Amino acid sequence: MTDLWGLDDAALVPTPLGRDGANEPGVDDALLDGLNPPQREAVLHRGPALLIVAGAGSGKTRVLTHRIAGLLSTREAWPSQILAITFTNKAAGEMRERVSALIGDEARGMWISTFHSACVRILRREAEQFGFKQSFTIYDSGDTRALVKRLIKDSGSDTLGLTPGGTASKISKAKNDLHDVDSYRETANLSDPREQAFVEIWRRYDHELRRANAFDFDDLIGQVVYLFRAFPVVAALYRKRFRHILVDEYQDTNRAQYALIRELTQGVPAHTLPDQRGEIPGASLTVVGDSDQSIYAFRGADIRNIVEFERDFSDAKVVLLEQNYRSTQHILSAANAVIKHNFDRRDKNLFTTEGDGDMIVGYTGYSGHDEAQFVADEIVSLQTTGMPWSQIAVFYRTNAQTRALEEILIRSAIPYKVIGGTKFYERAEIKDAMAYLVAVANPDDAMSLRRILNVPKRGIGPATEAALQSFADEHDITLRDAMRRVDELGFGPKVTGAIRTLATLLDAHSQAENPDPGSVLADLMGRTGYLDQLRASPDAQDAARAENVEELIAVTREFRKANPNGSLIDFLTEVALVAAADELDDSEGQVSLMTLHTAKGLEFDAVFITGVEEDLLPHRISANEPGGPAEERRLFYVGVTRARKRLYLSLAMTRAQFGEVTVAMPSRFLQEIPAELIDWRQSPGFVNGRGGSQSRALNARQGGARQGALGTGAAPRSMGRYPSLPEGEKKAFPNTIAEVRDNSGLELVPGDRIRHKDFGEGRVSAVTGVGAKRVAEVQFDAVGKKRLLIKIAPIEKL
DNA sequence: ACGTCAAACTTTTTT
DNA sequence: AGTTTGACGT
Repeated sequence: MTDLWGLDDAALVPTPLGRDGANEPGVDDALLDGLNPPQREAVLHRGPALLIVAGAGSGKTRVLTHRIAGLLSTREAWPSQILAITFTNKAAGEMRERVSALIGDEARGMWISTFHSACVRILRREAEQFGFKQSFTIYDSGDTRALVKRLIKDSGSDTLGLTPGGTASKISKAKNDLHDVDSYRETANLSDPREQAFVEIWRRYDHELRRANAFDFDDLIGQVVYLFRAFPVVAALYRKRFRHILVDEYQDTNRAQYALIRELTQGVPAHTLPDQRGEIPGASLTVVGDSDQSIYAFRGADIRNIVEFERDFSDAKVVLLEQNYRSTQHILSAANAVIKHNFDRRDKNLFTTEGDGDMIVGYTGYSGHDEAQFVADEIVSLQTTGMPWSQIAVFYRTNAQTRALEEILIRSAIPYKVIGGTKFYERAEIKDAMAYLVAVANPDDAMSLRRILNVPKRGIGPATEAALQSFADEHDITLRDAMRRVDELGFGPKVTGAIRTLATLLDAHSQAENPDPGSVLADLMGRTGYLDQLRASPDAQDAARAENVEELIAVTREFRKANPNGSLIDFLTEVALVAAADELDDSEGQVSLMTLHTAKGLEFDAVFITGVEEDLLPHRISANEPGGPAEERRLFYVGVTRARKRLYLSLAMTRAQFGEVTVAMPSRFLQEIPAELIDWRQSPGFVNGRGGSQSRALNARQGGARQGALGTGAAPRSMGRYPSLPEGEKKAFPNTIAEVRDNSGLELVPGDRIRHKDFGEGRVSAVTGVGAKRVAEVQFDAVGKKRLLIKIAPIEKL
């Protein structure tokens, strides 16, 4: 097995070329500059299949871009013959840029995209081949859930205990395993009434999707595989075209994606070619991955895809990249130590030549808020030493953990952005507006139509909606057609008029020739009175909703600016396929907050992993899933290896969940890290002991500058409760501060004494910023220095 | 048809 | 704790 590591000299000799028989591709030396031996080998190898086992931070993106650049610069491949699959759209954009930077404009014409984007592209081209229209739209998980929910209710299956979420994810799982209803049915236990109901729901779900001219996420992959298998001529088209296929994050591919790769890399037999001659060999496949970073088993990722690569693809070459160029040795040692506890893996040791670096910092808070305060204090002190906000990230296992973090970050005047999570596009008003756009772009989609039928209020209630739907079903027409024929339904004049007005408005936009999405949306939101209604509402939240809709209009305008010919369909597709990590904008000076899953593939100078507790990381639910705990460990490993220079691990003794406070234990992963690597600012040790040591731990508090014993009476008080923000403030758009507690009139100058609700008394040492963003730096008597956003801080001048 | 109030559920991770 | 669903009254 040692030869697989590619570290001995023999491995440096390039393998003979499969393509034109030359011994070594004439890759320019400049493209190999600064690459270590295995990296070079990964760039230079030519053959049918190459697996690059790339440990975290080992420069795999560099290898991939240089490999592509090499293929292009030697004219071994035209740009159009290259298909590179990345995990996010952002990664795709970066890869394209880096290839361009290496070899210039030639990079245009390559397909570099995510699995889903590539499949949409293929499906749009070929939709008419198998009964879809080119204008199909994409159902996101929320849409899927809503549809499934309706089907369950209509069929009365809810009495059998079928839940929308469970059923939707079961369908998704089956589709990721490349099943369709019929193939699933054959393996299902149909004597179980629940299973029978499930199959029936699934069948109707697929039927509804097709009627709506829509695909769900999983269909995007699965239907392309189906398309290739059912139409060999179509498959031949793409097999001929893509000669070099490169797949990043291969350890997270699922069965459907694997099947897609297999389909694309097959050779083309002569008889399917136009002239019936000249068989075409299969494309060359390069995959990059690290089984230690496989964290998506829950959505069907199959680690066997990478483990058994050599068996699957004959003549496969394996190159191992082990040298890490990202993190300090202390961080790598911690990562190595933790991942070693997973058995059943090929042993691997990340190393660096860059030195030990700083110690890992540990902290145990009393509550989630206390932990968040530690994070905020450390972020401020990092920033004070010159680290930009954008180089700092806070990770967590569950999205629910953002709440406490956000509250404290806002108060500490730290600019931040939550990546992913409760997304902009999941807000009700945004979904409404998007439903209008879908209704215009894809008139067949009944679901978006149903959503907007009575939004804003038009007097069209459930009864009217049901009547429309049954009319549509009776005449075998779409819901939209039924609306056009509203006169035949015998509604009252008011309702009839409302429906006709809406149908006419939508039709006018549907028929326009490649309209500007921004103008369409602005017109719809204006003409329907949607915006006016929100603006006229006395509810302060509605004003914020109106602003969100205006924000969406701005987004559509931006889209048209970036894609001058971008259609409405293009816009909807782009929105449907954005990944959380695509929201990252490194030019902005903001701290990034995200889940550990979203963090995959990213890196930051300083990383905080929060909530390192049993039942949270590893998550409780994973304990009973096969391979669950091991996957949680990989997740932690992914988090640790994102850090370049500084790593912080924090936890809380108690955590609020479901409105109840639960006691938390330190995560097993903490014990797996050698103790000498962690500098505990406040150790979790006392959690086991209980009692006496607790006050010792309390006294050890106070972030960076340890100030020895505090008044034992004062300290516990200050850490316990953080009052929740006033109503309205929590609902505010992230990073905007609502007007509830308004201190903006409060004049502070250095030297003033103030009292803070939680921190006690202190003296203002500096005031910076203007207007709503004025920040006071305060030296508190008991808890040290803090930065406070004056406008909302619970403070008073003394 | 629509608004108000109590009850129930939620939180594992995502393209 | 916060959001969504159901029942009920107008």
